[in-house]
Amino acid sequence: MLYWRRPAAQGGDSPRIRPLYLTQRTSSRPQISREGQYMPPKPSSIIEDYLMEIYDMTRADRPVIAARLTEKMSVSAPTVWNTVHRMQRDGLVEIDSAKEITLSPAGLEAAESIKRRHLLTERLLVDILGLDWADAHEEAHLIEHTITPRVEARIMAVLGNPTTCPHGNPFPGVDPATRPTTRPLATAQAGDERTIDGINEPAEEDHDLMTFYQRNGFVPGARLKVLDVAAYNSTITVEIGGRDVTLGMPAAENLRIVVEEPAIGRAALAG
Amino acid sequence: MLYWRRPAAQGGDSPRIRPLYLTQRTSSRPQISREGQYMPPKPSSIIEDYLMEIYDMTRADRPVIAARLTEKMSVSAPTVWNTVHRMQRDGLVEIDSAKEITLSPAGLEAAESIKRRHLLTERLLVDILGLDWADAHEEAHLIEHTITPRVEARIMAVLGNPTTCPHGNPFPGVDPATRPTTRPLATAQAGDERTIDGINEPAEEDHDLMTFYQRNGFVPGARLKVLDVAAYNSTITVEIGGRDVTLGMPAAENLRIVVEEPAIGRAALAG
DNA sequence: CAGTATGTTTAGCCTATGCTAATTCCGGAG
DNA sequence: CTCCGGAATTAGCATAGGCTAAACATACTG
Repeated sequence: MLYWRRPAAQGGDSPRIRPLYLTQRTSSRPQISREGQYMPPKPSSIIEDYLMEIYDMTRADRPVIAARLTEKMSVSAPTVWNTVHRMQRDGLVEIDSAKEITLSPAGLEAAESIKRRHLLTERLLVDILGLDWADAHEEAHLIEHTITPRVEARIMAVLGNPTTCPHGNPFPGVDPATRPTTRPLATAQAGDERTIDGINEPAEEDHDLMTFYQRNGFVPGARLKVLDVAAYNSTITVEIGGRDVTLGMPAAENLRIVVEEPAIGRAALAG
Repeated sequence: MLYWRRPAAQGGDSPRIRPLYLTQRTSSRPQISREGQYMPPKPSSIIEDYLMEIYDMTRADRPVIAARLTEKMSVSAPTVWNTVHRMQRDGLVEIDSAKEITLSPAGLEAAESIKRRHLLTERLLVDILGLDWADAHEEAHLIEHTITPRVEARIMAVLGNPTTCPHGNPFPGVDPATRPTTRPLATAQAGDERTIDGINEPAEEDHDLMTFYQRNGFVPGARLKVLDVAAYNSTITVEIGGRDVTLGMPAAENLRIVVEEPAIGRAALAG
């Protein structure tokens, strides 16, 4: 059964090539169970990567279009187009008339699953195996796809149900009320004394930047004092761990500082 | 550049289909470095699976032919043929005139690498994450392919350089002199009191059998006493953990018992 | 020696995931 | 309205890894 048919193609000009992604599905076609429940086959690693990227871009309120994905996934535009349409065919995403890509309910569920496994794997690598904080993201990116629910449950148990990754980013489904209110360090004022909440997701992919953060102690929970905001120079200088460090704007944009403790945290402290 | 050419194909009968595995290589072709060193691209998960299976069959002195691999890999014979020939093209295996498949030096190195990562991942899952002993093999089989040298080194360090997997099978390169002499439980005599060395590799894939071993305490280091060898019934009854358990022949064949402590162990005890 | 069982190989397909080159679509600027 | 640039799309290929059906090859067995 074809999922889609070329417009006309009337006449005898025999198209020799099938239209790429729009071919028949066999074994990996989504199945409908007896109860009418949608039962997606486990997405491939590639599809999981796309799902997580779409999830992140959505959460960061950035428009999700194929061109943006092309930049992130380091593949060509036709490859992204092809893959995204396979995902649409499989019910993981919807593509509206403005070419905006959104996760379907099934896609969101799969995205949250892979995101959770990613964050959990990072914690395993850092907390238990003692891997470099700056390396954890890329190593987790390899391992995450192979974590089954069985293993996920074990890691979760051994780590004591963590709620954030080592870089301060919360697991999907964590109640926002339990999280502090934050803003980028870039928006701080001279004289501010703040606690670091975490590193923004896109920055985790920049290994050099992560190493810079790590070497200077910019990790979740650390305290810093803003010494000087030099807007004209696009830098901000802070005191951290007894030393003065100057950050450029990208580094300061991607570092979140706490402006207010979480509501639940306050309640707990008060009670 | 073609790696191989069909015999003749003279005449104008235009072959429409390329000869499967024997096509051009592009990005993943093995590279020769400036020093003339052979630099194999990292094998895919699939190829790593084949390598490990060939490695195991070789170590167990079983003949390595395509038909045996077909049974183990749960794919069709043409698929195995195709894959093995890609491996030959890439310098990982050699195929002699009797169709016997042997690992090349590069193949052996890759096989030992994936074997090591497999055993190490099993230990991580069991010792650190507390995963079921019987489940470790199949979970490790998923994860092992994504372990980089960086992570491998961390696991090795955290576990204190283990020499066997949780099922008693030694890492590649472990000095045989440090290992006890063993034989299958199936060959034991009534009255023997022995220590369990481990479970043979092929049995690790049989989840039900592994659960049987686990539930009855047949794990490395456990002591057992042979009560009765009923050859006519193909069973052997032992006392283990204060209970009597009867094993069928396959279960008894795949359980190794210690007949002599390792030379190095004895030396250490004597000194 | 004939026949069966086992193993290999070919032919012809398929999907997922990549690519380049070229074309088309569309929104805004002049 | 027209042109330009970004984005989407088509056309045409490529490789890895799968499949079935069928043809061969070879070795054992009655």
